[in-house]
Amino acid sequence: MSTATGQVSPFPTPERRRRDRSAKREAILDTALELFLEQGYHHVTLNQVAERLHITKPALYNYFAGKTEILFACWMAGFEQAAEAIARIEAGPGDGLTRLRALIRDYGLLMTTPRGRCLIRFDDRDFTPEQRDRISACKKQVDAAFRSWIAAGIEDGSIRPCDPKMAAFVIGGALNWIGQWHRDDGPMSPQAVVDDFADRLTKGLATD
Amino acid sequence: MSTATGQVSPFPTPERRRRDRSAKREAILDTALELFLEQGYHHVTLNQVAERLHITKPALYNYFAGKTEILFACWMAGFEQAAEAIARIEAGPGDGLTRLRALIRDYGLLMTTPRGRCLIRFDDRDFTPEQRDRISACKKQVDAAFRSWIAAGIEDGSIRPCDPKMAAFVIGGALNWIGQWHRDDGPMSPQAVVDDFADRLTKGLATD
DNA sequence: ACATTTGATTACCCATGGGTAATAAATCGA
DNA sequence: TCGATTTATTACCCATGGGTAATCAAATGT
Repeated sequence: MSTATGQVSPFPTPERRRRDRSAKREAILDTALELFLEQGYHHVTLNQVAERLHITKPALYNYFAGKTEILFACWMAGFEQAAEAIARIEAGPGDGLTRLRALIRDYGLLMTTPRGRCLIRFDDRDFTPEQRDRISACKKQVDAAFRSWIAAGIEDGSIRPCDPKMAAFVIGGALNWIGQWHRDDGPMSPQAVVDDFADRLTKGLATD
Repeated sequence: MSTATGQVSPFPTPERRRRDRSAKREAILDTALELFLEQGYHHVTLNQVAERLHITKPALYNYFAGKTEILFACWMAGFEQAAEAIARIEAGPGDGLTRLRALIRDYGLLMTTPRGRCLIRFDDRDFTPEQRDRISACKKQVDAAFRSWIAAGIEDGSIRPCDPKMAAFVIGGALNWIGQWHRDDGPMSPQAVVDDFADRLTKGLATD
């Protein structure tokens, strides 16, 4: 990887080449996502994406099969973040209420980032039917996490008995909405928003 | 308007003609809205809209200046419903909490109808800058109604002191989200949903 | 050195769909 | 009855933008 003088070798190893390629894919993804969120999917041309990366449109096809593939990859990148948060909380300690609050904070924070925003700002109908099916399954996973920890909280006594499904709709709706109104240049820091939301959304649920 | 025999005259008055024209405009609006919600704005062609009305595309231009005008008119029709609900509640009796609950119910019900759904399912970036400005002003009105009645409730003692802005974000988000998940052929009636939501969303706010 | 693979470019294709004449038919007012 | 207006139709135009073919250059590895 580097010579004795500390310089990076100009002859990259196969490993390095794989990383380069992957980095380029990520760069395309981030640029496209940025544009999609700025202007809306249908107003973004692949020429724009390429231009912002200082390449030309056909070069994109070395990394993605088409425009919808890019859109789908963006969405999946966002979902991975959510899935990681869920797995992390699942693996950690705490009763139902504690876990629910943690998820509200993590998911809410995600909604203030481009990766998270695309989960709800993209229109389902812009995906192919196959992509839609996979996305639908992913959404179910997230919803299931909310519901299961609410149910767990009722079970362990940390949450007052209620309908987990409806509670999850309220909480999910409030959180997803953050992706619509929150501005990075606004007066409220993401952390302040989600702390407030975690309190507010569990106030009516907690048993204490 | 009609003869002594009860038959409608085949010679419509100017008044009748104006009504006919207006009815046609409405028909275009309803059909377009239906298609926009089914397939998404960018996947709907004006030919489709025309076809469903048994006319041809250029005929639409007798009633609307273009595709975005139709989209805008749909949005405004939805907003009028919201504005009416707000005015009705404003004119009626009740303290802050009562009015807030009434708005939650009415706005939530609206979100289960096509007219209401378009308020949040349409993408702002598909409108012209001028249209966007007007829409932005309308949205502010709705948000202001939520905030003002929360503030009024705090003032009159029916609602516990809190930040009306954040409370309105939570409530608005949960309600807008209804437009995304509620299906008419689903298990929950619109009325059942909003009754549940009205309770749930004011449980943490009420002083009692 | 040299054939091979990879990655990028230029130049092009072409379906789509919003929008516009030019025109015809129905309706109106007088 | 007859010109004027309204409303609809047929036949187009054409900018847009996703996607492809042919080609070129550069790194690869044997």
